[in-house]
Amino acid sequence: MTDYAKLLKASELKATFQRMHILESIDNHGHMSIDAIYEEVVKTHPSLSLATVYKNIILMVEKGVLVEVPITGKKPKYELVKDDHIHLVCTECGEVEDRPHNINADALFSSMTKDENFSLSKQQINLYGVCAHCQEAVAS
Amino acid sequence: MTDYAKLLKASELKATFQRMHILESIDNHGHMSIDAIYEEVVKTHPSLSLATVYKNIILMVEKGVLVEVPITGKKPKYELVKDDHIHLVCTECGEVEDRPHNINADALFSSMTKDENFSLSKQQINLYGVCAHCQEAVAS
DNA sequence: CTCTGTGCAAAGCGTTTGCAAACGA
DNA sequence: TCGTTTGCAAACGCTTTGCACAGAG
Repeated sequence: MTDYAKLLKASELKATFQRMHILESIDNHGHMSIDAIYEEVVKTHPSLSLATVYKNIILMVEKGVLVEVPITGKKPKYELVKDDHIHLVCTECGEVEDRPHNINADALFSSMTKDENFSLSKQQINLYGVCAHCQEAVAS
Repeated sequence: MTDYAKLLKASELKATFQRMHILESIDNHGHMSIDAIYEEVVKTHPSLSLATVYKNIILMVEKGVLVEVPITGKKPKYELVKDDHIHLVCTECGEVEDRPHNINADALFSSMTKDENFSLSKQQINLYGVCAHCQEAVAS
């Protein structure tokens, strides 16, 4: 289990219950929208305000604790900063799956950086498609 | 030059002046936000309504004439449907550059499709990083 | 001529803001 | 205790909607 308090203090943020629960919620689900975070955390912390969630998400993205994952036609989701990985974003259900960087992605990465003079951010490689679950749903 | 009227009729949409100008504007710039489209088209067509731009963008995305390109922390941009390519999205200025699919990307693509059971949409491979122009600006 | 598309203005909503009270360190 | 954070409620601004008129086919 991750120590959210340390994570926050490392970024000069006070470890409030609200922030701890927001981080825990995101960590458990992988990727969450602001609405979903609020709805989950408010269950165990009924006095929580939506405005507090907004303020903290914005703050934690600025501080580099969270990363925003934009999603075509939908609201963005947020995840904890973690080791480099690729996002597979389902255009049907909006779910985001993580995949490790593989050899091909690394080759793509270095070719972009060196040949194209474009400094790629490792943690933001988002590929859009249809997940296995939604492929089944369409087939049925 | 593209025949926007044919493009529209092929999607069962009437070729109005508003739609023609919207498509022309996007085509000339490559990728544009709704605001930018409105501000450009309203110059030559002063009676244009912002609502009309919204309605048409939504419609043309549904009809497959346009593609939405989501951008971290910013409003989405729109482009004409075109041959497969990769988007390099600058996290500083928000500019989007197109790059052809190269060997590495194809390898990535097929590995995702076959090994991962994820049906990748070819036209939505968005890589986030810092463009050459913004790298210079930071260095100075 | 008919049906679709446009422009306007109002409504709707998600997001942001200001401030007094509560809280963490 | 002191500066930060929270919750509330109002304000904001982008987006959507309904409707009468204009325009494309």
